[in-house]
Amino acid sequence: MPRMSEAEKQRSHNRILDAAAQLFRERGVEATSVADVMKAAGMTHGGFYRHFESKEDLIATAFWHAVDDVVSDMEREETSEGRKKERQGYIAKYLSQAHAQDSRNGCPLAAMGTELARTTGAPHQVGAQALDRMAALLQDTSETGSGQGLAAMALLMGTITLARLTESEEEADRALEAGRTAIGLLQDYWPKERS
Amino acid sequence: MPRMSEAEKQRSHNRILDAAAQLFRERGVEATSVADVMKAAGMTHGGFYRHFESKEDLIATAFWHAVDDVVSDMEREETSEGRKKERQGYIAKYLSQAHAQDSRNGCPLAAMGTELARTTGAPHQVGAQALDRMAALLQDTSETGSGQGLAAMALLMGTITLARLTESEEEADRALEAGRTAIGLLQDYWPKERS
DNA sequence: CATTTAAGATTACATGTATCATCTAAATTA
DNA sequence: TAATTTAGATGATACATGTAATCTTAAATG
Repeated sequence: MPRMSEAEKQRSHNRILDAAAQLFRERGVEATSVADVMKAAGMTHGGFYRHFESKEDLIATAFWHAVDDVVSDMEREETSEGRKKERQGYIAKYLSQAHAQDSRNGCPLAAMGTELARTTGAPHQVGAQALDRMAALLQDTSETGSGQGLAAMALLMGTITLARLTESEEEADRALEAGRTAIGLLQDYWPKERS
Repeated sequence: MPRMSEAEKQRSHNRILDAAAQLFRERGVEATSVADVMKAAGMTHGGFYRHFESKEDLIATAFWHAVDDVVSDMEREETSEGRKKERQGYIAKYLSQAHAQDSRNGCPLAAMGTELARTTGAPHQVGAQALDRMAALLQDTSETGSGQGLAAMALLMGTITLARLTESEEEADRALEAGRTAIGLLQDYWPKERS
C-alpha cells in the first residue's frame, strides 16, 4: 500500500500521536505497547520506527501533544482578566465527573504524572515542563512564583486521582466537591507576598 | 532445599510481601514482574503460586500491607487530641524531601493510586479502602465527612507527585512548601458544618 | 516515462511475561 | 523410623514485548 504523500505521512504521524496520547492516559504508559498504539492508529507495528526513534521518544512526544491539546486554548487568552474568567471554567471542568470518567481525554499530568516521575530522560523532562505550564495557568493574577499555582495544580491532580479511585459516583462526587471547596480556600486566603 | 517449617513459610510470605510493597511503589505495578519480586525476596519465581493466587492477588495484598505499615502507628493513638498532635508530624514528614525521594517506603496511594484506579477488582477495592482510612486520619477533630480529610489527602498526594516530577531539589522544595502552605489554609479556613 | 525513494506491511528476533507441572528434600505425622 | 506431605527450585508453556531487516508499492524526481 505504501508509499504515501508527504501530507498523508503527516496525517499518519498525527494519528499515531493522538492514539498514543489517548491510550497512555487511559491505560498507562507501561501497560500500552507500541503495537497497541499502531493498531489504534489503524496501522501495523512495523511502520512505527519511520515515525519515532523509540517508545521513549513516543512517550515524550505524545505526552506533550496531549498537554498542548488540553492547555493551549487557555494560553491564547491574552489579558489576565480574560484568563481569570477562563480559569474558573477550566477548574470547574477539571473537577467534574466527566473528567474523572474520561481519563482518555483528560489532564495528562493526572493520568501519567506518577509514571513520568519514575522515568529519566525526555519523558521526565516534558513532565516537569508541563507542570510549569499548567501551574502558571492556575496562578491567580497578582504574584507569580508564590507557589499558589503549584498548590492548585497539586490539589486538582490529587482530587481527580481520588475521584477515579473511588467505587461509586457518590464517593467520587464527595471527593470532587471537597476539591472545589479547597480550591476556593486557596484562592481566597493565599497569603500576599510579604515584601 | 524445601521443605521448611510453618514458621519459615510465614517468613517467606512476609519477605515476598515486603519486597512487592517496595518494588511496586518504586517502579510501579506494571513495571514490576513476579520474578522481580521473588528475586528481591531471595527466591526463584517458581514458588510464587504457593503463596498467592495471581499477580493481581499480590498487588492487592502487598498494597494493603504497605498501607498498614505506613498508617497503623497513627491509628493506635486513641484520643483525638493525641491524634491532632501526631497529625501535624505526619503531615510534615509527608511533605518532606525525604519522602519525595524515597517512594519505596512512602505513601502507597501516592505511588500506586493512579495505577490502582485503572484496575478493576480487588486492587481497585483496597485502593478505595485505603483512601477512606487515610482521609479519616487527616480529618481535623470536629466534623467527620465534611470532606476536609479528602481534600487534605488530595493535596498531599498531589504535592509529592509534583515534587517527584520536578528536576531539581529546589523545584521540589518549592512544591513541598506550597503544599505546606495550602494544608495550613485547609485547616484554618475549612467551613464549619452549617446545620 | 523511467528511476529512485521511502511509508507502511510482513516477518523475524531475542527477551520478558504470568502461569503451571514436575521434581526435590526436608519437615511433619503415624 | 517410615510414610506422607509440601515449600521452593527447575524448567516449560504460550504469549507479549521493543526493535529491526526486508519487502512492496506508489509517490516524487529526473
